Amino acid sequence: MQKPEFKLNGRIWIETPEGKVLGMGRVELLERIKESGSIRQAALQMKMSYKQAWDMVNHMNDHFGEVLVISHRGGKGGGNAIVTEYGLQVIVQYHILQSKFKAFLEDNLGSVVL
Amino acid sequence: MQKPEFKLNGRIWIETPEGKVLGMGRVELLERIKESGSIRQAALQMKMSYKQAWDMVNHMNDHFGEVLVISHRGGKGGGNAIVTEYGLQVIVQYHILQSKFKAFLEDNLGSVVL
DNA sequence: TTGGGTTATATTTTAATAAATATAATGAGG
DNA sequence: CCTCATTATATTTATTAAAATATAACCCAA
Repeated sequence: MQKPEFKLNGRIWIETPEGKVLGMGRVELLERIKESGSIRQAALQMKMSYKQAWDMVNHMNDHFGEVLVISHRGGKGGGNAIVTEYGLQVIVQYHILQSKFKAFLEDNLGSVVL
Repeated sequence: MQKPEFKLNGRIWIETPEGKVLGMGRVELLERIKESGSIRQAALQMKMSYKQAWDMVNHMNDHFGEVLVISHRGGKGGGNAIVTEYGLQVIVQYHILQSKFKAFLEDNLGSVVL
């Protein structure tokens, strides 16, 4: 077999003593909730079930010491969800980390000589 | 709820266009095969099934352009497995990357202020 | 006051993973 | 030539995880 092209990849996340609380997927979910104002719409866009999305939101609200999403049911449009100021900060922080990590991966790609 | 202690964590791995080929678990497996000279013993030590371990070895041998483990069946002790010179290089390379990544995580831990 | 679309939750069903079990094939050594 | 521990592989069973389905609560607006 011919030598394939190797590349370095990885994932980073934020955790508490109780486990993982934030990764790529959840950040994207937060962003889509922010855009659409709806957990359901965000879930549809990401091709996940509403339950899955809701569980994620619920888990985040439960494990950061502060809520990231506030939701309401009923009313105009059936209900809605908004990302709090804190939630917005979390998104920004993650992106900063993520871009540093991206740089790390690129910097070390060259040292993968196998 | 009180603010928990956040920490940054993550994983890195090496992949080819066909997908992931090497991560923590596989490196540890290689090391234990190297030490014990046996896929089975390595699997037992890591509390995984022989099948799982063998599949990993097989997958690595199939996807790096060069074998990392050579195994024999029958004979003294029933058979054995050895890590090739190339496999040893792969282990070393991964550890270098891993220690750099560890440093990255520590360097950026401070910027996780949530 | 009722229709509509969403949040919230429980339950059931299905699919994917992992674990367990079984069985050849192998070859040095007694 | 038979035993033994291991490699190699297939098959079955059990466990988990995901997906699908169902239903209730909710409240603005028509």
